[in-house]
Amino acid sequence: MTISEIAKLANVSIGTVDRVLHKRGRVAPNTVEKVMSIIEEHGYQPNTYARNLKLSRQFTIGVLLPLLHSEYGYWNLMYEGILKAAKELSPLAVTIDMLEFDRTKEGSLLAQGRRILEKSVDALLLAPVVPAEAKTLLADHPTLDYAFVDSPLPDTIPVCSVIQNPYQGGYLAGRMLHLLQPNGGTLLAVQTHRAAYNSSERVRGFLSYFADKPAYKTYDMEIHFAGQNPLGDLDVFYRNHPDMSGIFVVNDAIHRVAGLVVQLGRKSQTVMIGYDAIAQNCKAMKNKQVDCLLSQRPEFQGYTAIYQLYRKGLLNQLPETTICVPIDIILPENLMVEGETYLKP
Amino acid sequence: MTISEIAKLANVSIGTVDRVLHKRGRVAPNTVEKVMSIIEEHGYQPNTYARNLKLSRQFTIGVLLPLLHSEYGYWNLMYEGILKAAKELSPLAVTIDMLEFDRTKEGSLLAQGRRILEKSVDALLLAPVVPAEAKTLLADHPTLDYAFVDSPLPDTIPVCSVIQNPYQGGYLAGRMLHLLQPNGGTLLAVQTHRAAYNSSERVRGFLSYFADKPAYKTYDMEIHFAGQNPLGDLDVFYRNHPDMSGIFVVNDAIHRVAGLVVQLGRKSQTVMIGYDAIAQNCKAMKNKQVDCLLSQRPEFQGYTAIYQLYRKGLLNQLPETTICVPIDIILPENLMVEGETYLKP
DNA sequence: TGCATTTGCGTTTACGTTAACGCATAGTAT
DNA sequence: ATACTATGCGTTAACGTAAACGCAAATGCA
Repeated sequence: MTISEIAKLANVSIGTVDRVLHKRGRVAPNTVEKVMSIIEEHGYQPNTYARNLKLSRQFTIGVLLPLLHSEYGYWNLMYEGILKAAKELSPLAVTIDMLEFDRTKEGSLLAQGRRILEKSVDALLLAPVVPAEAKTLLADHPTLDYAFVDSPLPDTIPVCSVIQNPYQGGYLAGRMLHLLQPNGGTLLAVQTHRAAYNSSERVRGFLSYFADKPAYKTYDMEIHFAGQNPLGDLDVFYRNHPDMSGIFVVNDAIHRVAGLVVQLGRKSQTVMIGYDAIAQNCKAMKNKQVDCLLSQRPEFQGYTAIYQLYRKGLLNQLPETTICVPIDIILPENLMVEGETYLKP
Repeated sequence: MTISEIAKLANVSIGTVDRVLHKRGRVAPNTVEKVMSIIEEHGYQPNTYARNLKLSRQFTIGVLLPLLHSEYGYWNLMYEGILKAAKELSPLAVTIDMLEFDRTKEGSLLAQGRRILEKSVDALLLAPVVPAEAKTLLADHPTLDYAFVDSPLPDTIPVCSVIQNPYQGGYLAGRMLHLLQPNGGTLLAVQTHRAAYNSSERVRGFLSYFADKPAYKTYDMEIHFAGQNPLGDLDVFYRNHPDMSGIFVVNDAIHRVAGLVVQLGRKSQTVMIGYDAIAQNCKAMKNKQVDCLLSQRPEFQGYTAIYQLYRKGLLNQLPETTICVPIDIILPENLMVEGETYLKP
């Protein structure tokens, strides 16, 4: 069913049908009705190829992420997924335009966001880790299509949010630590950077898992690697709690913490569990410094968000608004390392 | 960079450029060279929209899967992924044409395969679970683009194989069973239908995990639900092995086996681990009849294979030839049930 | 009444690619 | 010599959509 077939059936020209379809006015009310009824009856779907050929536009998706190297590779994995999607979609005239912001600096998200929106992007992919600034930014551009990764932003209407439940992740970390360390003891939940929503929720879930298990005592601690004495802090904790038996790091810094634990000679008594299968963490797992990783599939998040924006913008599809990423459990037995595929032992 | 720009630069017509691009002959050798050098220099990429508009073809992907209801939903999940991809790609003129075959009947794959290829599909998605017949089928159509799901097929050149390492899956099942049942005892690996490659490899991996763990004795058994006495067989096994402490079912029939175990009143002594997050298995996990599931993401496999065939056929991209699906570990704490998304406790 | 604007509609061009067609010129066979 | 065919190239008509343009007729305002 094409526009000209509709035109023939309605005894009007294709120009009239086009005006009806795009609500460009200058059509008599009863003509509109006639055309609309034919469209509804026959279920017209515009031809995507013809449509995009005619418009012949580059569809540019702005990408606004925290500094890729501000943490240890989590955001970089997300960026890899974004790049993969962009590469696949390049023959469909989709390009990305990326800017980073410093989540520790007030106003950085907002400023960088404004910079990228000045360039008139067609859609925006955003990690709303500074909620207030993200809201301000989006409020200034009410017609913009945007998608979230990493975490949701309440009171906004995104095309799509690709997220994971951090409370559940913390709870699952508790279960895994319980399985890996059935003997009880003192457990420590570690945060490394300034409290973020996902991090604190994970701690909450983790603590709640052990709330009804008296064989375990749980603590909550912040370790800062920049300009302080993380090794000393951790050493003091071990001396105060000789029955330490497990550590849960709520983010991708687990390999750093594991390094400290090994330096203190405490690995044998400590089960290590953390987040995100970044290269350093995978390596630490191979070296038996880390026992379990949970993953929020950051590559998948970025990849999916780009595709959803493309589907909305170029295919005019209305995708699910919330895509909830399963929590992956990674043990040495199902760790997949770059380049190794399907090796039969 | 368009064809007419190339034509202008080369001082020829667009017809000539087109003949060079498509190697349709009737162009003087030095003209070919001139055009080619300009193309290489400027990096011409054909416009996908214009190309497909002109060709205005339906791209039909044939799908050849085992009877969707022959097992308990594994193939159905794969089909769901295929349908999802097909729905997303429908504005790009991609359609699927599916036929099922009976993997237990000799000649069924081949016959159904021939039926579907008679209809001149543009590409084929195939689960090569009857290797010899799949090879014969593909050998008869040397120019066809095809992709595999579920398992690979040696000595063929598919566009893409979306697979998982079954040996590793069995090994991981061993590790999880070990974690969930640290006390040793007798373990049973169960196959339910006629031995398939994936099933037997999983058993092999499972047994190898416990090979060096004398606290566990492992057995290997076939249970057939059709027309026999599975309950009786399992009962006999329990009586002969009172220290039974775990069962690994290598496929999606874990919920059926779990049902028998519950009937025999043996659940409390038996850790149950199986494959594939089909609805019945998820339900059994919610009811605490199943303790752990591994997943090969069948929806993802089907979804991805369709997309790769589309990318090859319509975008002319050359994707990775092997996509190795990670082995997902599903516990009650990270089980995702249809409809429930991101519920904060 | 006269002129300008608005309304309603048809016509046309363009997007980039493909492939059929046409038309010379050159070479080959009868 | 005539009638072929082969070669090398340009021209053109689609594919379906979008939107500018044009042209009447109807309406507004003096």
